[in-house]
Amino acid sequence: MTATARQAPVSADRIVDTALEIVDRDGPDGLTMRGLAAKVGVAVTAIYWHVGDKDALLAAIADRVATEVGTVRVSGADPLARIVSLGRSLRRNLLERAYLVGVAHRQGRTEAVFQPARRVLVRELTAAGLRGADAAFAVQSVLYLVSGSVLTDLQVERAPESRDAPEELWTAADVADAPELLEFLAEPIDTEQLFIRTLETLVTGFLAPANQRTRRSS
Amino acid sequence: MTATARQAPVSADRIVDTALEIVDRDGPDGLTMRGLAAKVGVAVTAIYWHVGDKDALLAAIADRVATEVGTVRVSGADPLARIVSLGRSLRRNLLERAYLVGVAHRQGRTEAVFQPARRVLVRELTAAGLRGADAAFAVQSVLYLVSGSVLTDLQVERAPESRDAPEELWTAADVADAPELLEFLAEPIDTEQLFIRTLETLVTGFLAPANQRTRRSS
DNA sequence: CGTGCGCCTGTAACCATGTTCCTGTAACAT
DNA sequence: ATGTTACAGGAACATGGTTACAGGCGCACG
Repeated sequence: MTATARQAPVSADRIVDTALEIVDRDGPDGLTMRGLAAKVGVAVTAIYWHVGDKDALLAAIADRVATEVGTVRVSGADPLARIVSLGRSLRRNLLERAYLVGVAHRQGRTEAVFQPARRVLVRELTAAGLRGADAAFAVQSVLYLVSGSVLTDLQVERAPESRDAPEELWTAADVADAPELLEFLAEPIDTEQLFIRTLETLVTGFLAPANQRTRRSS
Repeated sequence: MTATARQAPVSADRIVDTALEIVDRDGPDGLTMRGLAAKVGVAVTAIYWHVGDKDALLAAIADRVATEVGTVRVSGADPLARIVSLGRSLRRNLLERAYLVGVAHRQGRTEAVFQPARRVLVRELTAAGLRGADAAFAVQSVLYLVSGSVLTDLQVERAPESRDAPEELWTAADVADAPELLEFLAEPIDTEQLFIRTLETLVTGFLAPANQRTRRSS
C-alpha cells in the first residue's frame, strides 16, 4: 500500500515505458536487458526484480499495446462508410506501431489487440442489420482483411528495393489475355486505396441481403 | 566443374535441407548453428564455408520456401469456384509450412512466396473478364485475404487456450442490439469455412459488373 | 616421389545477450 | 540492537553467432 517514494527507485512502469520506446524506435531486436537497464539508469537485476525475465517484459509490452493500439475512431453516416472508417482507423494504428504490434503478435496477444476494435465492429454490423452467424462471419472477415493488408504493406515498406525487380516478376506470357495489365502490375500500388476498395467490396457483399443466410460449400 | 565427390563432404544443399527440417519441426528459434552442424554431422565452420552466416542460411531457406510453397492447384468450372480453390490451395500450403513461411517473411521474401500464386491468379482473373486496374486490385485483394487469414488462424492455433477466456471477451453490453450474437461470438469459428465464405463474397463483388470501373473515395 | 596449393574441416577462442547467485544497503518494525 | 523487507549491484554462467588459426586431403606439377 505504501507508495514507493523512498528515493525514486525505478518502477515497473518506468521500465516498461522505456522498453516501449526502444522497441518502437529500434525494433524488437534492439531491446536488450542491458541496454534497457542502461537507458533507465539502473542495473540489469533491477529489471528482473521489478518486471521479471524478458518474456515477462514482452508480455507487459503486449498488454500496453493491446490497450493503446486497439482503440479506433468511427465516423460516417451510412453503415458502409462507418465500417470502412473503422477499418482505416485500425489499419493506421497498426501500421504506426508496427514493431510493437509485432511483439504483441509473437506474444500470442493478437486477439487482445484486436478485441477493442472487434467490439466496435460488432456494434456497427448489428446496427447495419446483420445478425447471428452472418455478423460473426463478417466481423472476422473484416479483421482478416485488416491484418492481411497491414502484414503485406509492412513487408513492401521494409523492403524498399525488393530483391526481385518488378520488371522481372511479370512477363508477357503471364498476361497473354490482357497485355495492358503488365503496366498495372509493374507499377507500385496505392495500398491505402487498395485497402479501402477491398474493404468496401467486402462489406458491400456482406450487407447485401442476397448474401445473408446463404452458405455455399465448395 | 568437378563434382564434390571426394568422400561425401557436406554440400550446401544438404545443410539447407537439414535446416529446413529443423525449422519446420522446432520453429525458427530451434535453429542454431551448432545444433544444425551437429545434426548434419559436421563442424560449425563447415556451414560458414558452404552456406555463409545465419542470414545467408535463412535466405537460402526463404528461397526454397518461395518455390515450394507458392505452387497452387486450381480446379472448378466457373471463375468463382476456380479462384476460391486457388485461395484454399495457397492457404493450405502456407498453413502447413507456417514456420518456414515465417522465416521467408522475416527475410523480406514474402513477395517471392506469393509470386507463383499471383501469376495463376492473374490468369484466372483475366479469364474471368477483369481488366486493367480492376484486375490488379483484385489480385492484391485476394492475397490480402489469404495472408490475413493465415496470420490470424495461426495465432489462434498456437494459443490453444487463449490467455483471455472467450466468455470474458464479450459481455451483454457489447451486443445490446442482438443478444443472440453472444453465442456465435463465444464459440470457436470454423476458420476454413470462414475463409471460403469471405473469399466468395470478395470475389463475387469484384466480378460483379457494377463494381468494375468504379472507384469510391472516402 | 615429393611438394605445394586449393578446397574443406575441426578446435578453440571472442563477444553479445539472457539469467542467476550472492552480497550490500537502507528504511522500518519490534 | 536486531531482524525483516524491498530493493540495487557485481560477478559469474550458459548459450548462441562468429571467426582466427591450424591443419588434412587430393591433385597437379616438378
